Amino acid sequence: MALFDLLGRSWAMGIIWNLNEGPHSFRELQSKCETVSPTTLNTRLKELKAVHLIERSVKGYTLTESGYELFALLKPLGKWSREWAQKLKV
Amino acid sequence: MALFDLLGRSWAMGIIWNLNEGPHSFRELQSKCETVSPTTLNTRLKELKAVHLIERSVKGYTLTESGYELFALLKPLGKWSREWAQKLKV
DNA sequence: TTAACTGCTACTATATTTGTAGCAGTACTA
DNA sequence: TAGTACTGCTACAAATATAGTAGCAGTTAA
Repeated sequence: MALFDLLGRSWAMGIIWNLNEGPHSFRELQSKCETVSPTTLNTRLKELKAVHLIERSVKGYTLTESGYELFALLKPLGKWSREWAQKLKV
Repeated sequence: MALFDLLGRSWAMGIIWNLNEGPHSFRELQSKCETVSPTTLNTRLKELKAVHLIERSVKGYTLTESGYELFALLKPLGKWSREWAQKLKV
C-alpha cells in the first residue's frame, strides 16, 4: 500500500509518465505538467529520488531501472483510459 | 491524464483495490483504509460513482465492469511493489 | 559585463485531508 | 413500546498539501 500512497500524490504518475520519453530538465517537467507548482514538483522529485524510481544525470532527471519497470506497468492505463473516456461521453 | 488526476487523489486506488475483494459497506471501507476520514471517503466514493467505476448495490459498494477492468490493470502493481520494497531495504 | 538560461527556495493564498462528534434512518430485541 | 446497536453520512475545526508568483544563486555563452 506504500506504493499507492506514493503514487496517489499529485503529479507523481504524471512525472513518471513524462520521464519515459527521456531525460527532462526541471523546467521541462514544469511545462509538461502544466499546472504543477515548483514547490510540489521539487517535493515529488525528492520523494521519487528517495525511493530510487528516478535519478539525476547530466541530461536531467531520468527514470531508473525500477522506474522503467513501473512505467511498463502503468503504460496499459493510458490505452484503457482513452476507451473508458469514450464510454463516459456516450 | 484525467485518469491520473482521478487516481492521484488520496485513497482512490486503495478503494478500488479493496473493493476487488467484493462488496464493502461504508464502514468496512473505513476500517480497511485505516487513516481515511469519512469526509474524504465519501468524497472519493462520489467521484468514483460519477465516473461509473463503482456503484452501490444492496450488498454495499462494488466495482462496476469498468472498475474490474481497471483493477485488472492495477493488480500487477501489487506484486511489483513487494519486489521493489525488498530492493529498497537492502 | 551582460544576457539568458538553469535548478530551486520563499512566501502567501487556496484547496484538500484529517480527526472527532454526532445526526437520522433501519433492524432487532426485550 | 422502548432500547440498543448498527448503518451511511454530515458538520466543523485543525492540520497538511498544493498553487501561484517572485526571485535568488549558479552556469554558459556572447
